[in-house]
Amino acid sequence: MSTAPEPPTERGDRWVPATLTEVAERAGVSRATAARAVGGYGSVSAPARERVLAAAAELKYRPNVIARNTRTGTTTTIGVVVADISNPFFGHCTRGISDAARTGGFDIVVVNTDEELQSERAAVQLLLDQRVAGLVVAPASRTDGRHLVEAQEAGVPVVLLDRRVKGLTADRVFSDNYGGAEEAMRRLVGAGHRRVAYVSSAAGPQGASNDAELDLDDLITSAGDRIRAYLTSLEEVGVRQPREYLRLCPYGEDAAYTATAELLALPVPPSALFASDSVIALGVLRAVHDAGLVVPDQISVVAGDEASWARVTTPALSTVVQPVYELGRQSVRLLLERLAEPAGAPRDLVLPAHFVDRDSTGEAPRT
Amino acid sequence: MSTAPEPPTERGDRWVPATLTEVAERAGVSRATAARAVGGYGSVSAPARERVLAAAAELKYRPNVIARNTRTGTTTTIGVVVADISNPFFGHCTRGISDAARTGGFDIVVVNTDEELQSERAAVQLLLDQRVAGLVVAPASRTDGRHLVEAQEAGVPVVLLDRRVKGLTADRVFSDNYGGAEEAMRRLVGAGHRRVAYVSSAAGPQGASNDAELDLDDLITSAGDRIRAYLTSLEEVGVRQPREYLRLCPYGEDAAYTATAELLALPVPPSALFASDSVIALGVLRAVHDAGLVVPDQISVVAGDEASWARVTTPALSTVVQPVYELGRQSVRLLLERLAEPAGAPRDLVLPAHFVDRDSTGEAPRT
DNA sequence: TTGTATGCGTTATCAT
DNA sequence: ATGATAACGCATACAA
Repeated sequence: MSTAPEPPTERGDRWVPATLTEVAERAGVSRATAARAVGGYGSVSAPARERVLAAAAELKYRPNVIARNTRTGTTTTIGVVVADISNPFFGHCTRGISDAARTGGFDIVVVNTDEELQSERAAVQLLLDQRVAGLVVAPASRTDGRHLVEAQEAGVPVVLLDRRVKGLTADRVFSDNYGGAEEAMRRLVGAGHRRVAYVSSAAGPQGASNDAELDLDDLITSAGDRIRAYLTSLEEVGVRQPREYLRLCPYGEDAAYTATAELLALPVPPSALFASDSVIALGVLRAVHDAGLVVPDQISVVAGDEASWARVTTPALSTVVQPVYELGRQSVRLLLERLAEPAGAPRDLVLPAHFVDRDSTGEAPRT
Repeated sequence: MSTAPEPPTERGDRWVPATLTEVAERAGVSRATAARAVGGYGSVSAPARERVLAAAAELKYRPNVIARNTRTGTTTTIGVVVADISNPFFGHCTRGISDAARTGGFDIVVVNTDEELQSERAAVQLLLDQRVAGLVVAPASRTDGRHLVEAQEAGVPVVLLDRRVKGLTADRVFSDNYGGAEEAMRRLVGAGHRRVAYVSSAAGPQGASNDAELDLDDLITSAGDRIRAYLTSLEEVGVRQPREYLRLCPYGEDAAYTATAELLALPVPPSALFASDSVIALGVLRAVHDAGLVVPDQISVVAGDEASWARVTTPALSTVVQPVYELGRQSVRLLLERLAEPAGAPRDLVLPAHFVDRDSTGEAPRT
């Protein structure tokens, strides 16, 4: 029998990595010493450490993470709660989250809520059951954050991504949606537009009441910030009924199409269209096209969020650009810092957003 | 003191849910009985069960998932390994995976590889360390799947998504990329195109050698299937050097732009462009636009995968459409079935893909 | 039907 | 510096 690497234990027909106990035995030390050696903590004599490390390598030792978790009561997993991972905005956010998490030695479990509070509550509960180390959440509700408060009380820090929640004190990271939208509106208004319509999906899956009695205080999401900038900009130039052309519709391209079609069929249709995000913009552009309108001569179009395809439409779509990937990265940075320092005042991180004027914005028609 | 629900134990400043032991004590039964009652297995007398359930409710008992995992040696987590979650293709796949997983009581941890084998290997190792129940992988390498074989040997089933790997026997789900691309080529060839260029990112992050000596056998990915359909279609109509206009470039829009620009600058430029996927298409379209070419009069363009924005370009982009979301869903279905029945022959699931002819395809110029 | 006892693999405490 | 041992919370074989 040679000293060739012994194969890790084989049990049943599965290949189970060697345990710390086996490493310790092979190295001729106790489990405690072996643990210290592989864990790199406490004090271990050089020769002992070497023997342990050698044994570990020979046995292809891999620490059993779930056993470790049992013992420590937590994991190195970050829960990510978003509306829809297939939405490019969240796709890029998540990529940022993932990259930052990995750098910090964490991995991520992703859950979609479809903007439904019920779904989000269940998701958060499941994640807490799994003992995630922390949560990055783009909450579905602006008014109900009890489940998130519970997470915090369970010692699981929460970082709010892109959105805010009433009555929840937590670290937050979002971009300057107000400023970005304001820039876009400035361009539109400067070009003479007064009848500017706004199509937004801010209202959740079921849509919101469309009447003018909409509670502005409820609009504390990023989409709400954009809407506020929109309304304020209009008011500043003396538009009497700024909400006249404001349309809130369910999430999705088709709903945006319908809303836009209705807008364009109005007796006095808008001369410019503001799509709250890139998915909405898809519906808006299709409706404009189907109405036979040419952009920007007959109607101007802008979007409140960048789209990968903004430069391949004809004309190229003017949009607000925000650092979406960075939004994700920073949210994890904040989370990890909070993990390291649970106390301390919560922080808001506001990333810049700017309007990029491409070719879909033109002068308002004289009519 | 009333009989009001007792608050779960408070330790330190964290709110830790009650343990099974506490539930058992409160119900006046042993841990084993309590476990059977809350777990819904074994046999428990009705009154005992009721007392346990009541106690559990009062204490807001939540099973400690990680302790359970330690005991059972596995988790209810599925590892998802893709190149880039911010790529719409993987975004939609992942959404399908997530939905199907949740339905089956699993959650997902997502890892990006950026098409790098090293990264994928590390990811798989980490996931195995976490004791994921199974893996859904869109592998970066077509030739090296050792790490995936190791996963299988560890008893962790692997489902290959959208791509295949040499020497790996596993369940696979992909769409009929060959058929879809063939339909697209039929349209192009039928319209008289012979100088059809193909721009693909099949080659991984660093790009591949572009010379004609490209090993076709290595092209066993979905992108490879499309390329094969492309080459075959050209050969069938007597094109002598079908590879003349084939361009493999690194992943990304910019690389596609460059490749296309070069193609268009050729002494005898192509009359049609086949973009392997939607990200590539972005670069292709921009290059076409910058070259001042009008689609489809001067040049035709098709994409091998659907894009959300295909209908908002002018003209609307003709693409192959495949059920991407369903790809994800089915991969999990296969995985769960494999989990239930580890033995049994591996299965291939091929979903249909079809060419949707929109407005970017026209007759080949006479010249 | 119920309870006792033990194991899972790790981390951590406390003597030695 | 090291080893024996407890503890984490749950699952389960086996005895009662």
